[in-house]
Amino acid sequence: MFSKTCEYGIRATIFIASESFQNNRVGLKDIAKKIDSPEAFTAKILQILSKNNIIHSIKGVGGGFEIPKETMSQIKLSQIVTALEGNQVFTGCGLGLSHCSEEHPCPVHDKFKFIRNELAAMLENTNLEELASGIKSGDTFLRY
Amino acid sequence: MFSKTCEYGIRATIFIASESFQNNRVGLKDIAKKIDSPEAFTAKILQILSKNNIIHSIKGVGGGFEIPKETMSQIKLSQIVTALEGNQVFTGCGLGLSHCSEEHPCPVHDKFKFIRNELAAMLENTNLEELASGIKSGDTFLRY
DNA sequence: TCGATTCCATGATTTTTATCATATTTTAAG
DNA sequence: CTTAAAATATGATAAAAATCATGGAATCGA
Repeated sequence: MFSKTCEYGIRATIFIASESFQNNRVGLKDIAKKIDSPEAFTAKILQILSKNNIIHSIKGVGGGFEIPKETMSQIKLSQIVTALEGNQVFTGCGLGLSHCSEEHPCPVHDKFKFIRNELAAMLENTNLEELASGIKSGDTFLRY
Repeated sequence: MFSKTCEYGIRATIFIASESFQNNRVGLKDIAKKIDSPEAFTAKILQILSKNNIIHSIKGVGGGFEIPKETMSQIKLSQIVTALEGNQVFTGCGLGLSHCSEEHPCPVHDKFKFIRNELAAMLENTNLEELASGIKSGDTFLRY
């Protein structure tokens, strides 16, 4: 469904958010360990997220990544996905046809549109706060 | 959403079906041209589909690919997807966690499950006959 | 039987994605 | 002001996906 980049990105963001909940700033090493992802690759992803103002980075000793509590409820999954893989998943044709459109639909256009809209709505309506609180309460998990 | 393999595979199958509607057997060259796909790559895909009894192949002069009219309504999109990319799309965790399950869910487990089920249902309920007839009637298109 | 046409099998190459490595910049602390 | 701990930037490598190429096997018509 999603690329590794996106999977790691979402996992990392949720982890950072769950730590920021209790005012914990977390570093790259810790993040990679906790979400079980390759460190250097994760670093690249975090940079992109940082540039897109989804997470906040602090350099230097005692630095790390965090997400201000106030913004947490306003960051949606859709923003993470868009930052990491563009909006192809929201707009692209299910069969990969570049000229597929409402007026010139592919055979599965309508059926795919429905699914895509559901997916888009889900990503749009899911914010970081609820995901992080699931982790905190122990109802959901990012690893073993 | 899907791999190129799957996109080409679905497009090719629909095209073969639409031709089989009027008892036309079609060859590799023609298929690749009509669905705008790389010929050799398409050949490999067709072989897989053939082995999975989704399409029927005939070797030799005048040979090609076809789909018996009788079976057309019974071949579902889900079969094509499963043959070409396995059932990861139906069962895999949205965040790529191998240990994600109902009892040990990832943060987006339920939300993704809903989408995946919708997708699975759509693929399960869409058969080749309806897709091919859309092409035939000129309501839908596989290319310009 | 022979030759042309077509699918089939397999492996090589290219492109994309994922991963790794190294050097740089920033910053807190002593 | 120096040092160590962090993020950042950039490029190299590895793995996977997509594409290409080549020879083989089956089938039909002459």
